[in-house]
Amino acid sequence: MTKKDDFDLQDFLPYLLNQAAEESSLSFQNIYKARYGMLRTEWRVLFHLGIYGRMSAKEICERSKMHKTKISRAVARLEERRFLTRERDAGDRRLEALELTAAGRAAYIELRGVAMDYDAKLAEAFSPDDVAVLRKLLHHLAKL
Amino acid sequence: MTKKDDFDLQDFLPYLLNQAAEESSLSFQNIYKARYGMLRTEWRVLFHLGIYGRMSAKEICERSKMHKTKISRAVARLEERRFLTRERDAGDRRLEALELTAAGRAAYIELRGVAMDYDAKLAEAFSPDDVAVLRKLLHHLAKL
DNA sequence: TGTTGTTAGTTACAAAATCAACTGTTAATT
DNA sequence: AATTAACAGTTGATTTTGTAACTAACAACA
Repeated sequence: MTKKDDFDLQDFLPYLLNQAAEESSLSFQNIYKARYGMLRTEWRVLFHLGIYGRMSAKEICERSKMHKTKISRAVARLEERRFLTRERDAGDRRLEALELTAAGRAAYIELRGVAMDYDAKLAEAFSPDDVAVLRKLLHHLAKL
Repeated sequence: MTKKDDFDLQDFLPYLLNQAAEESSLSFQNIYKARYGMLRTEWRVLFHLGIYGRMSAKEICERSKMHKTKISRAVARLEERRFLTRERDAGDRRLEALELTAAGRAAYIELRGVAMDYDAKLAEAFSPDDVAVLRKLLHHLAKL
């Protein structure tokens, strides 16, 4: 199609990043949705606990940069599904230590496998050097 | 923090892309929100019409990959604000040709300027070669 | 101790996204 | 022509998110 204007939306980084992010998230999303009925916030919490182990909602909040209300709700849903347990911190009773149950851990392990395969498949589509550049720049952008 | 697990969330491409996309969208979002009270869907529609000129909602849908209900509502809001007009297509009366008004065009021009500056600022943080690789791979990912 | 400020997490309400069902129009098939 | 299917776009119900106000616990300091 002929453009009336020389600005290219497809090269505007925030737009392009969003398109790439949505597209690349899609098939992984289909899996955790179909398999466990999870939302994005939920798998993220699950992964944080799976990777780093027992931690509080506050810590997940800082690491993931998600808003605390999102985390609060994701934790509530994961608890309902018996994927995690909460334990009040004895030292500071405002804090709750969150920890995956066996079921939560099993779900994490399965989804981690899916994620690793998927990531490898994505990376395969490019040269290793390019992927390294991509990861480097994305890290940088994510920390702006 | 010590990891209990060797999977790295920060290197999982869909996660990393989302983080980078959210972060990089943030300050641009603040501008169109504060300046025009627009949502993301709305500036996208505005930009499609600004760049490509008169077109139907269907065409915006295909180009942007946004769901048609989002576009329908964004168009309705932009029309309320007198940023665009609709005209029934004489040949196929299901279609509506959308076109920016002078006010819509002015808003687009201003936001385009902001976008270009912002994009240049982001790109400046990296080497030109790296940016080229980034754009290339993002294009590829966006079209998966 | 009492007051004030801060923090972790929840909840209530409003805004927005999603999904399915709907209207009106065109195209295809018989 | 009549029927059926497909399509552009809208609307309504439900789900999810965002914002702000809230509770309960701790900290600092007079």
